[in-house]
Amino acid sequence: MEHHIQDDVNVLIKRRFEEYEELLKKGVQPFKYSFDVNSDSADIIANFKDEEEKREVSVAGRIMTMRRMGKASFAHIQDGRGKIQIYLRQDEIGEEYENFRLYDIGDIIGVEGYVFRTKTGEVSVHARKLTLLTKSLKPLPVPKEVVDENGNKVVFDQFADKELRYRQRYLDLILNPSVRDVFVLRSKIISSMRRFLDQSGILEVETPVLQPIYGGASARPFVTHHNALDIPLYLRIADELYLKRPIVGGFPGVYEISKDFRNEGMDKTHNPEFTMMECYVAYKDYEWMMNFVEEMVGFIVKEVFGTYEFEIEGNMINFKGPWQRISMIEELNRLAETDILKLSDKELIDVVKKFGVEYDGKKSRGKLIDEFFELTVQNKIVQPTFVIDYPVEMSPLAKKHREKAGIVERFEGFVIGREICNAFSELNDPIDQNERFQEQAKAKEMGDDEAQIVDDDFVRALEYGMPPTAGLGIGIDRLVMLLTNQPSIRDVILFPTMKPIKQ
RNA sequence: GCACCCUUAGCUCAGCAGGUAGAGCAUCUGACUCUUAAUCAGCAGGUCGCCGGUUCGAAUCCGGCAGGGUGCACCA
Repeated sequence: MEHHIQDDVNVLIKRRFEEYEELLKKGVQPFKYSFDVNSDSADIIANFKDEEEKREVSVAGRIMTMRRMGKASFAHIQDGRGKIQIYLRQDEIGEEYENFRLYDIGDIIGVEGYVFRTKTGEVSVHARKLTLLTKSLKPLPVPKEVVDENGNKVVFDQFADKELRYRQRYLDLILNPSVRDVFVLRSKIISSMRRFLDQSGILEVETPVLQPIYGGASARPFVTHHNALDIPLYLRIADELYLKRPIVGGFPGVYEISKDFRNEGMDKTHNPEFTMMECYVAYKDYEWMMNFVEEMVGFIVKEVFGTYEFEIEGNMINFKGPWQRISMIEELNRLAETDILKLSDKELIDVVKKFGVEYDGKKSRGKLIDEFFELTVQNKIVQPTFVIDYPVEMSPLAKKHREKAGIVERFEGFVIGREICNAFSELNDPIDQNERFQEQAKAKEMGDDEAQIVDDDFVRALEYGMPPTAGLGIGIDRLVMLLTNQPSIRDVILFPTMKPIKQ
């Protein structure tokens, strides 16, 4: 659909277009090509000293407020690190002051001048030269800020409409500075994780997003079609089956940070595309991996936040290892006062019902134990904790415990009741793996559309022999949510999936 | 997928015993060379999400649709 901004009926937009045309008429190019900056808002404010000589600076940013008083004006511009006030006088910048009458909130300008402190105490830039860099043709929904008598910042007309914030994230980033902070932290968390993995000698690899056979998790996939080959291709739901192949091929350790796609419901903790880190290390088991996760999370937290201990949701959380380790099955047996693995289905149902699990007549044993665990143990976890000893019913992909019957070598890490990782001693017995695939195939025939597809090449790879391997998955979005205190996954994804608006 | 709630000026919101739309800010005109929600004076701005129904009359009541939010279900 063709859209011409000058056809917009809104008076504010019309007005801006008129300003744009008038500037053109006066020979002002409203969209410049570059501008040299030698400072920014945070730098100017941090390094200002009253007694020192006037410091000449060149800064650029978006006009956020304007206070015009005839022949002098104040404005705030916002750059990548904050805001700085600009002071303009007609007698000093002459003709450019006339042009400034055609500038608006939202325009991006370059300012050259010297730093000073105003009568009211604000460090500002006294402009000697003003340059329009980009004319903004749409009005910005700018909030008003004021500091009340108690020193608290009060925001009026905040840009708070969640739909608009997600659909037009660029506005959210301009208008809500805390949003920018979250995405800076997200980037730091990921780069810190990558640094840790690289330093550990684990190789970053890339595996296909488009896959003829999807696998590695129980989930429904997105399907697409390749025209030249005339075949369906699936967007990956997990990296697991591909990442284990290079381990078979001889790499001692591989990892990938990538988007996975699952064609399922959306809510506070689920977006159809999300970022996952998966890591596989040869000759290691889940015990080793627990230590590795402790170190990695500690490393990230220390690097990004400068401390191991900080507050999340009102709790002081200490990420310095070693983390507490608890046995799921021991905790549940203690609560149930019996060995739940030895109970019949009916006995198990009766026990978990006493702890508040609702039974609708069709939950599997694994699901019942999982809910029992969530209600009684998981929700009470505050400090970083590893839960180990999962029943085999709940973990079809993990290797059976070397000693304990009915248990697999698996752990999950929790903080404040929230899962932050999932890891196994990986199943590397091709016969066992093939049997589990065949069971999934049967479930698929029975109508379970989340059952996994048989991947013969993966089984073949295991038949050549995969060394003992520890595997780990960390949902990056959820880790970022936890560490940045964000309530919804949409607050840590720049462009969360949204339904398009029908015309 | 199910339930509940929301959608009024550019922004934030009021108006709902049904009587023909209102505030603050932003915009526009004018004044103002240290302001900071700048101030002062004046002007203007709306198919009340969309479609239909009830009614003499609907922003307001009813139904449907669209988009969004929250909770539940599904799912790591």
